[in-house]
Amino acid sequence: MIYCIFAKKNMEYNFREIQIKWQKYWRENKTYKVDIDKTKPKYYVLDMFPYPSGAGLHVGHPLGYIASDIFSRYKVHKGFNVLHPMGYDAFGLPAEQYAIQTGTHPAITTEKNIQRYREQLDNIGFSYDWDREIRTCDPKYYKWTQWVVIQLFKHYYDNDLNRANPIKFLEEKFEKYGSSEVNAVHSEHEEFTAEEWQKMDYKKRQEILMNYRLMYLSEAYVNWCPKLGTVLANDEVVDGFSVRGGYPVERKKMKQWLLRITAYAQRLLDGFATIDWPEPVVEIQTNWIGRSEGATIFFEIADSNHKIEVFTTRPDTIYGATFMVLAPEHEMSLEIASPEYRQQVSDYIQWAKNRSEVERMAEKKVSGQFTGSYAINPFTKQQIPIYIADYVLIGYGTGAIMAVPAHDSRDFAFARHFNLPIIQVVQRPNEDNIPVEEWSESYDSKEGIMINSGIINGLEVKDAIKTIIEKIEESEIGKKKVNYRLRDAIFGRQRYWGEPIPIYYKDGIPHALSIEELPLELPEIDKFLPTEEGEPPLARAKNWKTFDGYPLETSTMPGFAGSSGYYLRYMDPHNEWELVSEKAVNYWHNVDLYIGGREHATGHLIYARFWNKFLYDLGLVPKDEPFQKLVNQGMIQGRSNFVYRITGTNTFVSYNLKDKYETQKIHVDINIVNNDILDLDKFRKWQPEFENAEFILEDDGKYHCGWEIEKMSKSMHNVQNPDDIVEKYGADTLRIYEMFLGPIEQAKPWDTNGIEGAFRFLKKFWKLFFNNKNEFYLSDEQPDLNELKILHKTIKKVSDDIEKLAFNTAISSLMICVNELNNCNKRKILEPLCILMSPFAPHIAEELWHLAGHNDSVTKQSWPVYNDAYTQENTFNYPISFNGKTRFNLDLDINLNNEQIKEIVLNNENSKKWIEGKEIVKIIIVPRKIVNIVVK
RNA sequence: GCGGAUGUGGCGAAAUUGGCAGACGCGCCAGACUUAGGAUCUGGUUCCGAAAGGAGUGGGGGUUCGAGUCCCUUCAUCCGCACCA
Repeated sequence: MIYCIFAKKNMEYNFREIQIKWQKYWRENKTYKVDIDKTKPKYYVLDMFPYPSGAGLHVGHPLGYIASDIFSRYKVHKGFNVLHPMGYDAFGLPAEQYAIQTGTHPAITTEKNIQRYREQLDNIGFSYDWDREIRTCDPKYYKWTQWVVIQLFKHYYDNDLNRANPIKFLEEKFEKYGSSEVNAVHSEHEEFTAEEWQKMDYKKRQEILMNYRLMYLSEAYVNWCPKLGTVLANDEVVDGFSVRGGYPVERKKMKQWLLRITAYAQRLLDGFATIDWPEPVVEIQTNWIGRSEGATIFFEIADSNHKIEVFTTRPDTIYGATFMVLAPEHEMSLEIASPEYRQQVSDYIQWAKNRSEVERMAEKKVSGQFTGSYAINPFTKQQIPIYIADYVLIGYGTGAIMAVPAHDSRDFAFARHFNLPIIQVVQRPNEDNIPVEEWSESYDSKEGIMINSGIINGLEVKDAIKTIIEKIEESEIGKKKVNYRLRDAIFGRQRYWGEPIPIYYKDGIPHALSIEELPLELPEIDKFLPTEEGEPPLARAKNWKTFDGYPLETSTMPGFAGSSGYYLRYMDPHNEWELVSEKAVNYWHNVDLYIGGREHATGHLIYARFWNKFLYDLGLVPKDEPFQKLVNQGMIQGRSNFVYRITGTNTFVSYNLKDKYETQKIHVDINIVNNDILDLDKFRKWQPEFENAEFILEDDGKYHCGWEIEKMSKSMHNVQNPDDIVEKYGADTLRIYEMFLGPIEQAKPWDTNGIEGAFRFLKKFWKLFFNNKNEFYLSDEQPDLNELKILHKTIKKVSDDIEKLAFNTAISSLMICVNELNNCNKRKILEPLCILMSPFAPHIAEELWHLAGHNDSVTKQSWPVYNDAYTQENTFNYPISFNGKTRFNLDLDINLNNEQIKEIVLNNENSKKWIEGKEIVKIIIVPRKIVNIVVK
């Protein structure tokens, strides 16, 4: 082969040239294109696709992408057929808010941002198969989002089958048996017989079916954000403010589309057993789903036919229930109020209603109102007063509680405030019998023995719960019940830039569009605002009707709709006839490795699981869980720099001298600071107010800046753009450095100071392939044992570490390898090393691979095979310790037995010093680990 | 309040099952080569101590021949949920 040796002069590591050359080569040769290949095992590596925001990527964004890219490339080397796609979550509020302000169509903003993202991503050299790119705002894509939504509309959840089932089967059951034979998840329940069903008109039947559909319309309390003009799902609201924009959110009763995700609550919990997810995410989702076991119990109301149902997890404490509380929004609140209290009750309800979430959270003062009515405790038969209070939430359980002040802290506070009786029913273990009147807090624990509790006296709490539930069910005053905190997800948004909901109204009754009418494309409108009548923006569209003239739904879908099933679409992105073909989904199954941020734990990651389980029920996907292994990359924090202005002057004092003055700490742009040394000229030019700045420098004549770790943000002037790093050091350096920073899951600060190390490493690696005349040179000489040992040690460590996603230590072992190889230029060592480097630094690896005389891509080479024959040692360097402290080391043959080791160690010169004048108590020898001599 | 995670040099960090604490990199110090160094190379770099040696993984206690790792306790920081009956 002639092209083995290139005698080019001055073969410096020119990363810019190399980068452009190979990115072009990969693009033109479609190096990363992937198709179904049954001769190879599949592997699916997915990144959470980005929302293309106007700000572009900062160095934190690619962290997960680099990790997944390394893993994908590694899997390819290992012989897997790897699906590694990328796309854009392109519907969303920011582009629409921008449209409202500027009139620019969100589609234009989004397209522009996508271009920018693509450029930035391309710069880093990812191995995505771009032929599979998807965008959630593309009608060809959202056709299938709409299609799934229609399926949700057309299915209900059957508790007997424990899966989704077509709604027509529900109709058949109603037709034949009425409601009695149906065990399904529903919102409002209505009992009827088959005859009654048969007599109902179409509209009535549809109303009933709506209570069962998995996408359903319901009058419910929702999070309403007036500023955004839309409702929001629970995960889109934090502390009473919208996540997007940070505007206040109110509660409002509205008719809304919802997804019946609660039907899947138990399966969402059960699924954790089959997937490999980080513990914290499982924990967060488990809390969000919030399963609790207890009972619902009916309380009769004195002098009335009404009954009120409460939910409790502590039915054992029912003998201590001394009052009852209803949520203000409870349908019975006003109804049960006695005439003399009606006005006050009504006032309280009004007051509670007008209180914002924020107010409610800020002040936790006890408030409530007596209704004048009494309930009857079914066990004590005592009359207990009924209150309304806003500490009871309408959205949880039944919106009513039996209050047991002795054993619930909130009830306790309420009872003290309103002077209500407190009866202790659980005896603390080892109690010193303080009378209840003297308690300063309730006793909420489930440890103890029941007292004052009639039939369950003397039982342990656990047994008492079991016994009392049996009793409750026997006397038909209630039943065992599992409750979930998870709420159904509000699915409509009164906004423009989202998928239109494929529903039309015929005589006010919602119907789904047929598949032929999909996609229902987003119409053009004159303004991106609600109509004067307060209708959502889509109501502005001309002819927002079906072909036969029926009005279409004007709400659009929320952000999570498009991202809930996108991983399926990558498997078969151009299929016009199906969401995904059977062939594709039966080959790719589900995502093997999913990398993304933890902030999606209660949003996307739960919706996607629900979505997938639903499709699984329909038989469309073979796996019940979408993401087999999940990894959360940690956040990259910013490293801010500061200058110190002497108060009231324009003089700035260096960090180590600042304590001598009274100073103001000011953020300074990290781009005019190098290794914490401020560039004075650039600083003067940075902002007009600093033009005439004076400096007090340190002894070295430099201005040292202070620094702090903060969130990366524009206002802190600490945003690091990946493009700048790529420009200055190259993509490979960026990739290596980001991975070398620390464990992938851990949050870590970005520190540009360290990047030189990664750059130097690549330069050193490059130099291995060149002789001292700077000519590319590989020797065909046989490697010696030491060189083989270095190589194979590295193969083992790098492979093991990549499998564990421990990229930081993998790189560290590559660094050690390059350091140890020193001037070795043997092909049999450097070519395998080049392949080991390729996932991390693909550009430089590809260049060197081709310089070495190959015509094919390094990315397609098989991973070097580890041979432990090369790493075998016949001696082990034992640490010899006395009383647990290592004093010296000794090379010993690994085949020696403990007796022999003991003999050698005790006779060693060095040992004498530590043994002399002391008694040897014990000698511990752990082969291939340590020798420890205990002396006294 | 409840739940979770994390505490190791000046900095980012490493350390199979308990077995040489600080690998690797940054920074710093010294030297070499240089007109120059913000290039490159060599050596050093946990702290105290001249050395011998001693101390040391947030603090205190325990188990063990031996603890960053296991147990108890305590403190700090970060994150999630938050009137969920």
